[in-house]
Amino acid sequence: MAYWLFKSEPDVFGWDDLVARGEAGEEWDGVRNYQARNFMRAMKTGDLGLFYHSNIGKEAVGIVEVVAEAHPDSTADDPKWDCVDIRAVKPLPRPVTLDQAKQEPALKDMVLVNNSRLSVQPVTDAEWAAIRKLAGL
DNA sequence: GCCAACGTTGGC
DNA sequence: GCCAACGTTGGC
Repeated sequence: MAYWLFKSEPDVFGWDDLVARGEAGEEWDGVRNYQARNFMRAMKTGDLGLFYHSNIGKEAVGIVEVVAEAHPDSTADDPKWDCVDIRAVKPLPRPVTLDQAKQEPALKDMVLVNNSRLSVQPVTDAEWAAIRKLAGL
């Protein structure tokens, strides 16, 4: 089981929007970055991830689950772009802000802290545990 | 709204 | 194949 982080601007597509999709989830389309795409190709059904709000909030707000493995992005002209589907699992009791992550020694190497521009990122087991703790889970 | 960081593009 | 120019992202 691997852990990931999905970033989205909440005024474009936020946590509430994902929750509204229900069990079926949402195609995580629109990613046009090779690193992010490759991470999505590595995902397995049942993998969990953090849902992070960039720009507004700058905090991880919920847990998501991969419900469909990588498939062609229906919004892409070029077949080289793949994406997964994710659904909302549950909100974090206490959202974890970027500030908190920066101040937490266990998260100093987290991709989010060091390369905030990558829109789909891997999260290590240790980082996942640290985030859960900060989130009150 | 600004700007630094990063990835991509295209001319050579 | 290098690298300058450009566009985009996202924190501040």
